[in-house]
Amino acid sequence: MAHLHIDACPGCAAPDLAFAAHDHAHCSADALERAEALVAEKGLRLTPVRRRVLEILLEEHRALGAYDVLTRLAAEGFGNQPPVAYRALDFLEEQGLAHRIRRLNAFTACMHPGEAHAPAFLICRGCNVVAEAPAAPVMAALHVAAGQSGFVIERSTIEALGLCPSCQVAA
Amino acid sequence: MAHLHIDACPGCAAPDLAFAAHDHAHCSADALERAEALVAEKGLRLTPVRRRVLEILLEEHRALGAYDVLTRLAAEGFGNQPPVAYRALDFLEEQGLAHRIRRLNAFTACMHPGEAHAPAFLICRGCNVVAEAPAAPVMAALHVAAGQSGFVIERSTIEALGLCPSCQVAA
DNA sequence: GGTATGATTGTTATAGTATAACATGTCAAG
DNA sequence: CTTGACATGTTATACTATAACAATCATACC
Repeated sequence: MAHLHIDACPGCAAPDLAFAAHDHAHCSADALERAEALVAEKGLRLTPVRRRVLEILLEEHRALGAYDVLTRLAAEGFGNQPPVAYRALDFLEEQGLAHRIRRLNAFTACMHPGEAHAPAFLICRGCNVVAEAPAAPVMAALHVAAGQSGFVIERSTIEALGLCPSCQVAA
Repeated sequence: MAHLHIDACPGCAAPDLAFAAHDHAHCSADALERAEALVAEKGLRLTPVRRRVLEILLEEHRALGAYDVLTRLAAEGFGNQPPVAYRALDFLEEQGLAHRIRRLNAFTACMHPGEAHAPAFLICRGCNVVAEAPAAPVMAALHVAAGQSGFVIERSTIEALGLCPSCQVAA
């Protein structure tokens, strides 16, 4: 079994739990492990910078700007110029290990590396947490809407801004 | 009847026709007319800059960057600093007369001003045309997905990148 | 081992997008 | 005709992103 931990981790099994307390160490360790396997499988390299960027993104269920990541990298002895961060982030995104959140001009770690998915993102404006929501039905509806015009979708962006349960209470 | 032209105009009735040949003069004149009515109704002002920006956006079913708009404005004697463009664009967006296309960091005129809608956008990477697609089913699915986490959506971004019918043929 | 090759990272420079803050101007109500 | 609110003009700066080239590292092959 390749991903033996997955089913046991609430945070991994139910992405919406990004909003709730969960065993995040498990959550991120598992994602990292899967990322390594995936990259190896494809004959690519999870180099120190790339790995470190992924770790940084995995620290929290939030989105970080490229320059936030860069600052961290620079402090740790990696290059301190924008391309260093952007290249690592681009690599992670291409490999499905991170996602770009366009509404925030920022990046977040993928919590389901390897599973084919084009997720929808729920962005809480209260606590800034970003969660991946199951998007299959949304994508299906979008494909139908596009199909009516004969439009063929190649990539899509689905992001929702609002309030997570905790922040609704606080408000 | 407030919007007597609407039903008669293929381009207005079926937004997906942005991809096809249609009576665009009608299309844009109508949107402008409706915009004026809407703004007046709310006791707001469609000032020269704002009106001109809307006209510029209405020229084509494409998205323009703020700086593209600014260049046009400057050439016509309006201010030539970024805030001039951004303020007008922000106003139009707030009033539902224009939409921001986040994937492109650009803005496009709304083809259905006044109708409550949170549209999905179809962005053709061949001809750069941007069309509004009926998004009610997509939004519904998204609300369901969010609701499962107890997340309340306030605003959403739904954008699809791909190829329109004509560009599929060309490719 | 040595070396050719391609991938990765470092670095310089610059392009593109967006907003804060304040000054000036305009318009309508009183 | 003045006041107050809104709108525009302007200066300055912050934030996001990429092009282009140099240096380095890893791997496979001889």
